[in-house]
Amino acid sequence: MNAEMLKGHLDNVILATLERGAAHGYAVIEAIRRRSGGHFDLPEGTVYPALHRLELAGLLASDWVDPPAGRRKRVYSLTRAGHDALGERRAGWAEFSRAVGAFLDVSPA
Amino acid sequence: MNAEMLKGHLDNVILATLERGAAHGYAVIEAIRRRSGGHFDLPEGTVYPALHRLELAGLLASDWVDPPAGRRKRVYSLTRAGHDALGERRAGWAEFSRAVGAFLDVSPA
DNA sequence: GCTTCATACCTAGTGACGCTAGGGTATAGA
DNA sequence: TCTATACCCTAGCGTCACTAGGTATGAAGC
Repeated sequence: MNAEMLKGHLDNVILATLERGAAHGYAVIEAIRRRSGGHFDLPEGTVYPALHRLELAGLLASDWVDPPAGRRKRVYSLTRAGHDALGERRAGWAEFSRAVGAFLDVSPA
Repeated sequence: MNAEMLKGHLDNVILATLERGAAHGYAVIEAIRRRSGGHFDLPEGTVYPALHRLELAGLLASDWVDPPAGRRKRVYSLTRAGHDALGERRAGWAEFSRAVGAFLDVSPA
């Protein structure tokens, strides 16, 4: 159910996930899967490039963390611009979903 | 507000438009613009290929109509498979929009 | 010790698809 | 004649989710 549907909305999902607190890539994937009840089971090849893209766009910042045990982790957090962007995207999504819902005559859940 | 957002959802919008009755390509574009209150102002280069794609997939059928005045028009209508597909896509959209809305904490309109 | 699995990161290439930019035909009005 | 509107089409581009492959660490099972 991911696939083409998510196009253009993945960034929103990632930003919203990181709004709840910084996390490294692998944890983001798990958080999305858990929080969506399994609806969004995203492969790493989807999420990692998206994180890089968002960082390049200035919406995320990353820090390498070297834990006492285990691999190094790259922890991402929302920047100020990321917070702002998320706000706009929230509004955009509301507008978009209302418009599409109207076409499909789907009474919003 | 079209752009990347619509990816994967354009077909739904077109199918839902044609559910209300057969129409030719140009009329589909206008119907979508009107019915969305201007939100979806789709260029021809978006809609025509989509119509062809949907016909190729068996969800639409087309007939050339030669009116007494004016150009020939290619009129599209939903096939049986198109109706069925629209039903499934409606359910898929409801599920998807609920999931994304939950992430964004957007109380559904 | 060795294998396997889970955790954690990465990227080159593919395919789908909306869009840009262009081209063509017909009718009506300035 | 020129422009505007209605109507159709397509080649190529850019974006982006995904596939498929790679690397590295540590814990658990045999």
